[in-house]
Amino acid sequence: MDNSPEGLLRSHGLSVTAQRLTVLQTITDYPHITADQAAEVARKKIGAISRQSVYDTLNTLVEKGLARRIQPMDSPALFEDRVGDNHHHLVCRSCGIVEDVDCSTGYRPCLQASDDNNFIIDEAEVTYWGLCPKCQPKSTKSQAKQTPTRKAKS
Amino acid sequence: MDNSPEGLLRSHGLSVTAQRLTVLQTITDYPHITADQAAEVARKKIGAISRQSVYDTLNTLVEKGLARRIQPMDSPALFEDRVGDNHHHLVCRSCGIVEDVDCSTGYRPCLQASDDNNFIIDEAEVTYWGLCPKCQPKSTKSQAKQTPTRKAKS
DNA sequence: ATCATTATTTGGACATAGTCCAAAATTGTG
DNA sequence: CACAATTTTGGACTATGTCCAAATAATGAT
Ligand SMILES: [Mn+2]
Ligand SMILES: [Mn+2]
Ligand SMILES: [Zn+2]
Ligand SMILES: [Zn+2]
Repeated sequence: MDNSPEGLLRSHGLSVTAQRLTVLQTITDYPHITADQAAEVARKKIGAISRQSVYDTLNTLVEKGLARRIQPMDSPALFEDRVGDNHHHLVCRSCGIVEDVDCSTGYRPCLQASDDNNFIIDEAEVTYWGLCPKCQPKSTKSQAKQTPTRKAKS
Repeated sequence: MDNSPEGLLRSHGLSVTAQRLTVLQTITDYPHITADQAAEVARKKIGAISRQSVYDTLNTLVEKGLARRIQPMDSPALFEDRVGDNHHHLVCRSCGIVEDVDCSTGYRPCLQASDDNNFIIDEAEVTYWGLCPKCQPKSTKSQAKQTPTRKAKS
C-alpha cells in the first residue's frame, strides 16, 4: 500500500524476504547488472544468498513488471529497475558499458517497422552499438591500446 | 575472383573446404538458422562435420563479413547471409519465427539516439517483438491454444 | 504468541550454447 | 609429389541458467 520496497513487493502479491529486498535494492543501485554480479553485491549486504535465489528473485521481478531484463549480444542478461518507458540502450563495443537512451518517440512500440509482415508488434527493442567516450581514439594524444571485446559488424 | 562460393571464400583469404562450402550454402538456404541446426543440415549434405567446424566456419564468415549473427533474447545465435544492409528483425513471441524487415531509413546507423551520451555510434540494432500471423488470436474462430515461449514485457 | 499452510530458499544436479586445445587430416604452393 | 600452413576433429572445459526435492521462513488464522 505504501511505496516502500516492502509495500512494492506486497502490492504485487510477493512475500517480503531479505533476499528479495536486497536484490531489489541492488538493481536500483547498479542498473544493468548481471545476475552473478547482483549475487556478489547482495552477499556483501546480507552475508549469504544462494545463486538460485538471485535468479528466482530477478525472474519474479521481471514477471511482475518491477524489473527489466536486457540481453546485449555476447553478454549475460542484465537487469535494471527502470521499467515501463521502453527506453533503449547504448553499448560500447570496447568496454561493454551500457547506457540508457530515452525512447525517441516516447511510447512503446516507438517505431514503425517498414513492413510489419502482418505481425502484431508490441515492442521495438533498440540497441545502439559504438564506442563510449573513454574508449574512443584520442586523436593526437597517445592512444591507449584497446582490445575490443566486441567487434564491429560489417 | 569469380562469384562462385569458392571464389567468394578465396577472395577473402579463406581456403576452400567441403565444410565451409556446405555451411555457407546452409545459411543461404535457411536464413536465421542456429549453429546446431546448421550442423544438422550440413551433415545431411556431406555425411559428417564436427560441431566445432560449424562454429569455426560461422565465426569466420561473420568476421569476414560474409555472414551476420543475431541473438534475439532467449534464443541461441542465428546466422544469415544477408549482410551489409543493416536490416532489422521481427520476432514472434509465441513461435519464435524471425522475419527480416528492411531498414526504414536505408543506411546504417539508421537511427539517431535521442542522446548519444557522446558515444560514436556505428550501428542501430532493432528487434520488433510481437505475434506472427499464425500465432495471432483468430477473433471468432476456435483459437488454437498457444503457449507463448516468450512473454510480453511490462 | 503459536500453529498450520504456503511460499521461498538452498545446494546440487542438470541443460544448453559455446570455446579451448592438441592431434590428425586436408589444402594450397612450389 | 612434398612441404608448410590451415583446417578439422573430438574431447574436455566454461559460462549462464534451470530443475528438483528437502529445509527454512513468511503469512494468515487461531
Ligand atoms: Mn536501461
Ligand atoms: Mn535477417
Ligand atoms: Zn567503452
Ligand atoms: Zn508465431
